[in-house]
Amino acid sequence: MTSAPQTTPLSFETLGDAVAALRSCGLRLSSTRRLILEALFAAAGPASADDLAGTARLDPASVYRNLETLERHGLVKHVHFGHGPGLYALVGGGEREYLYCERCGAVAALRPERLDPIREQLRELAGYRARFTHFAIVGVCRRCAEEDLPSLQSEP
Amino acid sequence: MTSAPQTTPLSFETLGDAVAALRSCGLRLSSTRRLILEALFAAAGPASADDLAGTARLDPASVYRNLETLERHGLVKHVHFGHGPGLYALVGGGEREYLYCERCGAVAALRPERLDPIREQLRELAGYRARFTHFAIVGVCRRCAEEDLPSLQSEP
DNA sequence: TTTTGTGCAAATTGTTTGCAACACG
DNA sequence: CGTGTTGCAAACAATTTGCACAAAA
Repeated sequence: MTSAPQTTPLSFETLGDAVAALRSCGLRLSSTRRLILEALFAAAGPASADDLAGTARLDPASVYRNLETLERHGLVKHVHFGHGPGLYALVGGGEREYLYCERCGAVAALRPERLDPIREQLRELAGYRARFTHFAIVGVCRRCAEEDLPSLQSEP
Repeated sequence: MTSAPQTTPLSFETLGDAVAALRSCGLRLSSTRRLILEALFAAAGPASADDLAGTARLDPASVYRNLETLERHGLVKHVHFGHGPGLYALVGGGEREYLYCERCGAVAALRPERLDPIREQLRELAGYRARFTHFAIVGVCRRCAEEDLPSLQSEP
């Protein structure tokens, strides 16, 4: 077991835990870094670099650089929900895989185990071991599907 | 049945068919348009706008505009395999859903029916009706997985 | 004091838009 | 002829990079 990137325990519930994880990677805690972590904690879900830069009054370049560093060390992960910027989230308490509703924007964050049956079936079907961490699964959520099917009166 | 976009029959094997489909949408056949269709036919798989512009010696702006038009009329569809530009493919003989190997770049193009079991299971599991047409399913193909598991001697 | 991180400015990449000239039907 | 389509230049959005200076450890 080396102390290479991606080796951190990776489960924290508080800012303090995140800071500790950061330290244990040999990373410094700059004020910028702390602000980014705080903003990530405060965010309802995955947030874009620009959102973070905006709410924390920071230079986007610094934010991108930090997110890249944090991601390289496994403290943060980014996803894509569609077109538009990548969205970043803390990897506290384990990674997530996302389902994104392209109609209403609803997002479901699943622990990877929940998608293991899917992965298994996909492996049998096509021989690929899939991960849905970089691209969200895009589709239509139950509510939008129900609004849609019963009466197909109006089209956009 | 109106003659709105996305209503074309959508199945052609030759350039001629594509041109016919194009015409039946009320679109003109400019030389640029023909070159793009040819380039798409010639391409091994989905190609970026820049690739197409390059091989056909066309202005990227025109290529993007055409691809957008063609996509709006259902003759073309674009996917993302990872970071980098969107990749465009003719929708002849039916749409495809892609599996992309993040290790070696291998691409499997599946007819949507093949992923219906996955979709079904996903619907039961999370209530989402998924489509894998905009984002490819990213993972590791069988061959790369085999190279990987047996002996984990060397890491990048 | 050495190394790592910072803001700022500029470069890059992928894509879109405005516009006058042009060409398909 | 008239509308749709072109190339070119410029705008744009997301992200990356170079650099001199600031601040963790």
